[in-house]
Amino acid sequence: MNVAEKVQEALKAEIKAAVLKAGLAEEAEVPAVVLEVPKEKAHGDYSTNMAMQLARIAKKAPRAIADDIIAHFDSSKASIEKIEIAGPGFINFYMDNSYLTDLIPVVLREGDDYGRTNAGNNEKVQVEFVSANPTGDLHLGHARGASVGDSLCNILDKAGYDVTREYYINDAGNQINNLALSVEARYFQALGHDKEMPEDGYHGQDIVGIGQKLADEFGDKFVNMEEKERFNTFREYGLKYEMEKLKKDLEDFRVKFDVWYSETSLYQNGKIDEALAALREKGHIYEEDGAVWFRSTAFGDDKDRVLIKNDGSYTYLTPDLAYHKDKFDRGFEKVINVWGADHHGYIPRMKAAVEALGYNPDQLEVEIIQLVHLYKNGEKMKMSKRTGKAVTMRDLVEEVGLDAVRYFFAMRSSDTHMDFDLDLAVSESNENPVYYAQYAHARICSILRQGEEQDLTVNEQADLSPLKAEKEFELLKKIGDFPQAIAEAAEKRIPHRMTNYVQELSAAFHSFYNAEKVLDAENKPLSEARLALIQAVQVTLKNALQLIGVSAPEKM
RNA sequence: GCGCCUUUAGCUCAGCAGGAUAGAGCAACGGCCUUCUAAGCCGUCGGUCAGAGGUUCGAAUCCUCUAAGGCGCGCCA
Repeated sequence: MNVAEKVQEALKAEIKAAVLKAGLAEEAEVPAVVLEVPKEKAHGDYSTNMAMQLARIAKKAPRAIADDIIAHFDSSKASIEKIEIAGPGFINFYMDNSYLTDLIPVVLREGDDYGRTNAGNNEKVQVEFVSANPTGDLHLGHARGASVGDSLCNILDKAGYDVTREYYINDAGNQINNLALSVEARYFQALGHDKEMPEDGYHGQDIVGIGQKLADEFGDKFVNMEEKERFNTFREYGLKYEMEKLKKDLEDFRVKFDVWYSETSLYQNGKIDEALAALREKGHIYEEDGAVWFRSTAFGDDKDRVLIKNDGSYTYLTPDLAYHKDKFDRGFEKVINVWGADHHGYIPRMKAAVEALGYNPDQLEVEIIQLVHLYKNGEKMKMSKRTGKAVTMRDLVEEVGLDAVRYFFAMRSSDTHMDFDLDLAVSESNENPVYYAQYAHARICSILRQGEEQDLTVNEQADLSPLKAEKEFELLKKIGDFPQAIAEAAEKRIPHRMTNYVQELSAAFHSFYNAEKVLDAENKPLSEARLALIQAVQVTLKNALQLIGVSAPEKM
């Protein structure tokens, strides 16, 4: 707990104590003390609505209750300068903010770790995200999912959860057969043969590339190969190629997974049979029309679901269900799936499956990422899987820049439908909010560099009492908010809370920068105190940007 | 028809475990560079929080209904 948090806790405790001393309510009746930072500076540094909350219990007017609370309040317990009653019964606290400077040595000492808390109690959490089929390039929607998923993981980790990042590879089933056939067709085409693409083939440019590569490397070696053998060769080659490309693209996007979980492995090590047996044993399975069904309606689903089709093969649900069983068997307390909105209809059946297997369905959380539409020249771009005409994640990064893309996706709440105007993102890239934050960081670095030339450097022992300007306290308060902002983003699973924080901290810095000068050879004590302050800002800002996968440049 | 998401300033969006006069960026307008990076700062303009009911001392926020838009309702993945 940092100084700011300690003071808030002390304040809360004293408010509660005052309520009890005033005899306004019994211990058990006192609502949790809500402390908030008023939007208006004129309303103090902190305020509480306690008097209003007690109105019914104490059967008195809120303002009268507020008077009672203040009468029994011991200001010496928390750095209070002044207390006022305002509006319908708010109690506003004006703090003696000098205690805030104690934050600085803490931030400087903790460095990269500043912001870390144990809010998550080391809970074992698994986050599955992206999990795109290895049958084509990652597109816009995957980019959003990657950005949100990775940021969420970073945040959970910093907030004290034990996080595992996982990618589920759909390397079994029909789509991979289609991949093999698509590769085959492109290979023949590359050799000049007249070969049609399979009906559900993948038309992406990447597959054309694979065909060309095979033709270049191996010539007509495969043309006369036995069909089955050729199919298997292309299947394997295509899969390997696609997976390598996928990993590379994600790494370039600053996303790394702890586990790449293969669907095929579920077949090989009997996990699917195991899951089916478990369901059968519990009586959640029946046969009809030559197929095997899961009675998911018993767990709130709209209709029962087929697990084994009448041709003997599995539906998509079956291995996925086994995969989720395995997640819980591996000891994860919370399993979070980041899915595109086009899969939201899939949630009830997966929840049903989890429950039918004997787990608490609340342990499975699904974060739905709404769809992204790309606009160019004011027109919505058509994305067609069939023709392979889609803007890839790689294209987007090349055109807009990685930091901007990461920030842009992390900035918005996951459940807003998003229109990505490419022209705007490119042409006005300088006005993208990401530069606002990065610029603040670069400015700080610049001051630190110039300070060194003037023999003014950050001294951890520096006397911080010269810091007493309002802008300085505001900046310090923002720095102090960081751990709580992370905890909130983690608990509510809202990475975009972090970009809000980044904006607020950057704004507080820019405002300070324009109001006060850091380097002043004539006033070394003040310069040293301010250098320590801005270094604390630098550390905090860098850590915050790191959480959302955005770099903190030293120069711009 | 059913389910999920969205509707807040001209535009893009925050705010939604109820709190004071609803915020930010862009756009528009007016100021600030002989002083640490003007990719910045300060100010002005701009709102029936889609609409109607309800709960509450208090609703953008919670509940119900309506409207508009998006997505989904396969023995596809």
